[in-house]
Amino acid sequence: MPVPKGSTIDPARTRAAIVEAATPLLYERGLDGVGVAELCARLGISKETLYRHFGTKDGLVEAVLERRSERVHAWMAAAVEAAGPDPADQLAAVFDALGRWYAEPGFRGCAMVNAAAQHHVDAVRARTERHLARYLDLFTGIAARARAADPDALGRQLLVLVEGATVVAAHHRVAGTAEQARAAALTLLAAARSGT
Amino acid sequence: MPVPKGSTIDPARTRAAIVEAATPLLYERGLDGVGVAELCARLGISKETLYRHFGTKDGLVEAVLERRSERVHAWMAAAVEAAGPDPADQLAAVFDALGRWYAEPGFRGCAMVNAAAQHHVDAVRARTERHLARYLDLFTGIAARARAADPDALGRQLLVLVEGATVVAAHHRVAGTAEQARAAALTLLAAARSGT
DNA sequence: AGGCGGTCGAACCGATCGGTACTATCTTGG
DNA sequence: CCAAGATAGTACCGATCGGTTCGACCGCCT
Repeated sequence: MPVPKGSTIDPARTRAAIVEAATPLLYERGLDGVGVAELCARLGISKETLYRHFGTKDGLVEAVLERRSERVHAWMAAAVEAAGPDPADQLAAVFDALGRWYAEPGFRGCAMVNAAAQHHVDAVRARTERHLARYLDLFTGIAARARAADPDALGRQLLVLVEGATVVAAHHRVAGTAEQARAAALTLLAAARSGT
Repeated sequence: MPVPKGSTIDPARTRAAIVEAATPLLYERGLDGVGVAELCARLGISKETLYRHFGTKDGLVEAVLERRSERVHAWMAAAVEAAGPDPADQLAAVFDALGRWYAEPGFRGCAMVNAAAQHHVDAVRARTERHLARYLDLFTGIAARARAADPDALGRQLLVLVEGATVVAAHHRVAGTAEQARAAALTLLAAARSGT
């Protein structure tokens, strides 16, 4: 997965390309599972380039996780938006998107949660917390638009379903996790609407 | 956390003591976050002793995870049993127990799931899968005793809730996760009973 | 009493780690 | 066309990794 050699001397573009190319490697093998030497070899760049752009391996990790968090959030927000205005449709779309993700070959769970479990660096844990908080905002918003009795509580329950489904899909490989989580989400939504 | 020096020459007891003492260290710092040298120093044993009993660091990790899995399963089964015969009470007891766990100072999420996220060794991933399967059996049993329309589906939904609550509690530190997951579980149980 | 085996403590091993230094090459802006 | 800067490639650094070996104890069993 070499970094394309377009326009040398465009620091931002080079940096972005490195982040993009390093992401799948670090995701599939683990943050500490691939060394800097191998990383650079796979990326087709020299260690000096990497260290000039990121200063530290942790710097690269930070950049990769930040980018990943943004991308995931945009992907999920897009799925919600494409589902139309109905909160139930939006929830269903979330879990359908998750189901497609779980079925991908390289799926290994939530990158942010995995990173926090692996890498005991405060910045990584803080970023994971922010990542979950953004997820929570999205679900709380859906809950509020659905006129749930307690949007915050329902939002948290939906967050638990999403992260739980991801963990179960990653570590207990039996198909159907996303569909069952989807059904659970819709049940909770209906119950919260009827004022329970 | 030194290994007590009781009765030398009792291989099984020594081995068990090492496993017991190593468990919290590996849980809190990560499987790869503490080296063999430091591990032995903290345990008050020599590397030779460790390697005679476990052959490999991975051997110790395996033993620790196996013991941990057994202990967790027994703990949760006991919580269920102590709750009496009513499935709803049993479910409530599960999430109450989880809530107490989340509030403990050293809580860092599900050790098995963390291990699988950190350590890319097949044996570890396989053990995590078995661990989740045992959890699933417990919840499917509760669902069946509750006369749920589809006990397998409800069991999986409950597993998702449990693992999701654990992940969220570990990485998004806001109190109340266990209580909200408990409410969600009871809602799902009620819905599955009424035949939805 | 004596030997055997579990144990400690420390030295030691090769491999790999993250990170640095240096040279040669290449692209780009002036 | 040339100087400046980005890059690849490679050698290298000290530290740490998992794992081995050895000598000296010391509790247990016969």
